[in-house]
Amino acid sequence: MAKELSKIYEPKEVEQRIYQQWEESGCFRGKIDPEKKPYTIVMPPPNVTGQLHMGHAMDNTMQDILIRFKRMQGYAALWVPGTDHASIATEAKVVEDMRKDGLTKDDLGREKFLERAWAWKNKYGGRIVKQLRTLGSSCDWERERFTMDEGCSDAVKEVFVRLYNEGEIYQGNRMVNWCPHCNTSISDAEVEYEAQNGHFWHLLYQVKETGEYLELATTRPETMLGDTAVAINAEDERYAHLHGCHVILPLLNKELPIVLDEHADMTKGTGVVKITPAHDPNDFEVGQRHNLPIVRCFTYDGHMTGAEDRAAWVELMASGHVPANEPEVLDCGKYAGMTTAEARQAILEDLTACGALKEVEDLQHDVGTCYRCHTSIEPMVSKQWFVRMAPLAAPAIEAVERGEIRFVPERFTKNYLNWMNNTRDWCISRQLWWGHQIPAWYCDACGETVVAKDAPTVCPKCGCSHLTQDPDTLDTWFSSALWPFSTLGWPDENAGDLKFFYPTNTLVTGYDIIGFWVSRMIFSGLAYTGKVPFDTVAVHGIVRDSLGRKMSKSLGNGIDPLVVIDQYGADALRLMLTMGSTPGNDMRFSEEKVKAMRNFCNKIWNASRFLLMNLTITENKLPDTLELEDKWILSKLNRVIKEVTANLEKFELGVAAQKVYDFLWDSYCDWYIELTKSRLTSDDEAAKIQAQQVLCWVLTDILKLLHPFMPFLTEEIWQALPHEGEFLMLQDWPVYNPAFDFPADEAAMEKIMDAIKAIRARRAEMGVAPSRKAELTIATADADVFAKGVPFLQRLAFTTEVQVSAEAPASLEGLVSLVTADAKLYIPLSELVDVAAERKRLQKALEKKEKYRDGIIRKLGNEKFTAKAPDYVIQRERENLDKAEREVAQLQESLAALG
RNA sequence: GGGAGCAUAGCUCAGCUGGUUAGAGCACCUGCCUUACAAGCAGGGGGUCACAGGUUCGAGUCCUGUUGUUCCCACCA
Repeated sequence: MAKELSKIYEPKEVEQRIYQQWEESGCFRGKIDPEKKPYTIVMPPPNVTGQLHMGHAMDNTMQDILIRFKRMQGYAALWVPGTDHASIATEAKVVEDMRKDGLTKDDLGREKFLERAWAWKNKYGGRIVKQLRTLGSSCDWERERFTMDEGCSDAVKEVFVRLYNEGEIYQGNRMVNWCPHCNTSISDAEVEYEAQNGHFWHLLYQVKETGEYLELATTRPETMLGDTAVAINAEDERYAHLHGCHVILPLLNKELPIVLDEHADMTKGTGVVKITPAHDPNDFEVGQRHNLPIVRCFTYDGHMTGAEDRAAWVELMASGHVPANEPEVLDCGKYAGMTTAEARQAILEDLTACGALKEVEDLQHDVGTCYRCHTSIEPMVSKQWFVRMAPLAAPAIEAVERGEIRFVPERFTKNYLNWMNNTRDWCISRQLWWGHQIPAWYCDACGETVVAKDAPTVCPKCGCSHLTQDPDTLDTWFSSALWPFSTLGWPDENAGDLKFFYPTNTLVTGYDIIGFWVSRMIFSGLAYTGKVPFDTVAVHGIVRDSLGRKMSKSLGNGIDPLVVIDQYGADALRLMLTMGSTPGNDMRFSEEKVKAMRNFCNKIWNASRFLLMNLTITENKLPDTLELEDKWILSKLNRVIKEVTANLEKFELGVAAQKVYDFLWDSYCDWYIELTKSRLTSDDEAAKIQAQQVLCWVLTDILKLLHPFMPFLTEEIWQALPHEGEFLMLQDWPVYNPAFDFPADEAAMEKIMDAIKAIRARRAEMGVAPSRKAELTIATADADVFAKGVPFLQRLAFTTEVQVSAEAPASLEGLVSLVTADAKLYIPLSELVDVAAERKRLQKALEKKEKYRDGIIRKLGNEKFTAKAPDYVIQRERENLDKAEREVAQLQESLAALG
C-alpha cells in the first residue's frame, strides 16, 4: 500500500497477492510445537467435484475466523482441509457424462468405469479447493486430504474389519430404502419425506371360509401381488369370527392366512391390513413375527418381476447357499416388465373389472424420496451390510450428556440426542462402484465369507483359491465419520499429528447434518480412538436468498460467492456472512448488506490513507504523555479488546465483528481522527508526533481485531504501517490491559462531545450554514475540562472564540442558549431564532425531560424498589435523576430567558 | 403425533444471565464536495417489541396460553 492511492479500495489485486504471500511463506502450516497448546479444526469436506456455494462460504468463513483468532492468540493452530468422494452424487455425475457418449455402467464394467470416475475426479477435483482459497481460508494445504486417499481408505478398512470381528457389523436380508433411480440402497437418514397427493384405494378380499368380503385400504395397490397375509387385531370383535380363516387374493386367486397382529389398528379404517412383507417396512416386521413368506414382485430398478427373475430365484434355491429371509420372486405374468406406475394402472383396472375395488379416496400423504434424486423410494427386502447402532450410540449419548462435547447454541444438543436415541441399525452397503469397496470376499466353492483388510489368497475354510470380493461399496458417511482422526494419521496411534492435534477442538457445521455426520463422527471417535473427536460443535444455519427461500438449483436462485467476491471482495462477503447472522439461525443473503460491508472496507481504507498521508514516524509505539482525547480512545479500545475477545471465545462472531465495526467507524473515524486534526495541522512537531503515535497504535490494534473477519484488507494496510514482523496474520492478539482504563478521562471527553453535539444539532435545526462560524461562551462547573475542549469546539462545532467560565454572561441579550447536562452554552445567533418556534421546542423538550425525571423519582420513591434492586441499579438511577434535574433546571432557565 | 426456531422501525436484523429514555445497517427527510472517505459528513423523522394473561420493585428479555410462520423427527395399512 503506497501513500498515494485511490480513494476507493480495490480488493481484487490485493487479495490474490496477499494470499500468495501467505501461502508461499508457510503461514498456514500447522506446526507441532510442544510449547504451545494445539487448536485444531477439520474442515467438513465438500464434495470433491462440487463447486463453492454460499453454504460453503459461510461454513469456511466461520472456521477461518476461529482459526485465525486462535493462531493470533498463540495456539498451535491447524486447519485440515479436504474433500469427500461423495459416492452417489459423483457416481451420478459420471453416469450422466457417460450417457452423452451413449455408454452405461454395464457397457464399461467396473474397472473401466472407475478409470473414468477417477479421470472425472482429477478434472474437477481441484476446482472447489481453489475456490476456497479465494475466500481467504487459511488452511494447511500441505495436509489436504481426500476420503478415498490411501490413508483414509486404510482407516475405513480398519474400522470395517474391527467392527466385523466384534460382531457389530453384520450382513443380512433386511428391509432397506431402495432408490430405483440411483439403483442402490440408501440409509434411513438419506430418505426425505415430501407431501404428495395420492389416493386411498379400498379393496375387497373375500374370506374363503365365510364368503364375506373384507374391506381394506392401501395407498399402493401394485404391491398386492406380493401380499402374503391379511392382518386383524386380536382384540377386534368385528372380526373375532375370522380367527384362523383365510382370504382369497384377487387377481392371483391365492389363499392367504388371516393373522392376528398388533400392527392392525382397530381405530384406523376398517381395521384390516394387507401384509406385503417384501415391500413395506411394517409388513416386513409382521411377516417376521408370523413367519410369513416374503414375496418380491418388484425389480430393483422399479419394474414388475417376470419369468427370468423367478428363474434366477429358482436357481438360487437350488444352489444350496440360501441366505435367511431370501424373498421368493414372483412372476407377475401379464404385469411383468411394467414399471410400478404402469402396473398400478393395469392392476386397478383389473381389480375394478372383477369388482374388488370398492372406492377411491383422495389422500395427501408424505412419501419417502431419495435425498439425491428425489425419486420415490421403494422399501425392498435386500441383502445388505449393517452396523449395529445400539452399542455405538450409548457412549456417544453419554459423552454429550456428560458435557464432553458442547453444542453451540446449546439447543442443538436436543436435536442430537433425539437423533441418537432413535437410531436404527445403519445400512452401510451401496450398490455403487465409486467408493470404498467392501473388504469382504466370498469363497466361490463353499460360500464362506472372509473379511480382511487385504484380499485373501485362499479360503480359510475349504482352501479354495477362488474368492470374489463383495461388489458393493460403503456409504459415503462411513468414511466421513472417521474424518477427524483419519486425516490426522489414524489408525497409526503413534502418528505425530494424531498425538498432538487430536482430539480436535471445534467442529463448524450446519444444523442440517447433525444426524448425518456429527453424530457419526462422535460415536466413531469414541469407539475407535477412545476419545471424543472434538469438544465443541459450532452450529450455523443456512444462507437463504433475499426472499428467504432456500437456494437451490431447481429454483435457480443461488448466488455464486465467486461472483460476489469478484464484485465486492472476499472481505465484504465474509463480513456480510458473519455480521448478518446469529449462531444457529438462518440468514438471508442480500446484496445491500454486501454493499454496506464493502463500504466499511472502504472506510478503513480511507482512514488508513489519511494516517499514511500524515505519517512521519517509523515505529509503532505510544508517546510518553497522553492527551485527554488519547486516553478517551485508548480506554474505549481497551474495552473493545476485552469484549471482542470474550465474544469470539463464546462463538458470538457477529456481535464481535459489530463491536469492532462500531468502534472503528464511530469512535475512531468520526471522533478520534477529527479530534487529532488540530494537532496534526499545528506547528508543534511534538504534538504532531504524539497524535500520529496514538493514531497508529489504535489503528494497528483495530486491524488485529478485524483480521480474522477481513484478513486481506487488514493485512494489506498493516504491512504499510510501521510494524515489526512479516505478517499481520502471525501477530499477537491484543490483550486487555487495566492500565489503559481511564474512566474519568472518558467521562470528561464525553462532556465536551455532548457540547459539540448540542451545538451541531441546534445549528442544523436553525439552518445555519457551516461556513457561518460563531463565538461561544460556556458556563460550567467543569471549566478545566471544557478548557481542554476549546480546539475541538472550534473545529467540530463551528466556533471561533470560546470563553469558558463558571458563570453565565451578565447579559443574555442577543444570545442563543443551549444546555447539556454539564454546561450552558451561549451563541450569538439570536437574530436567526424564531422565538415562537424556539419556545415550543424548549417546552416540548422540557415536558419530555420532566416526564423522564418524574419516572425516576417515582421509582426511587418506591420502597420495594430501593429494598430489592441491586445497589448498582439504584446508584445509576440516582445519577440519572441528578442529571435529569440539572437538565430540567437549565431548560427552565432557557425558557425564562426567552421572555 | 413429538420437538425446535422465528415474530422488535418501511426492509434485513442485533438486543448475553430481567435493570439507564429499545439499537444498527439499508431506505426516507434536511443541510453540507468541512484538503481520509459523497461507497462520505452533520442533523432528523419513524417502534403500543405478534396477541392475551401471569411472575417481579422492574419484562422486548422469564412462565402459561393463543395466533401466524419456518424447520427437524416419527407415523400415515
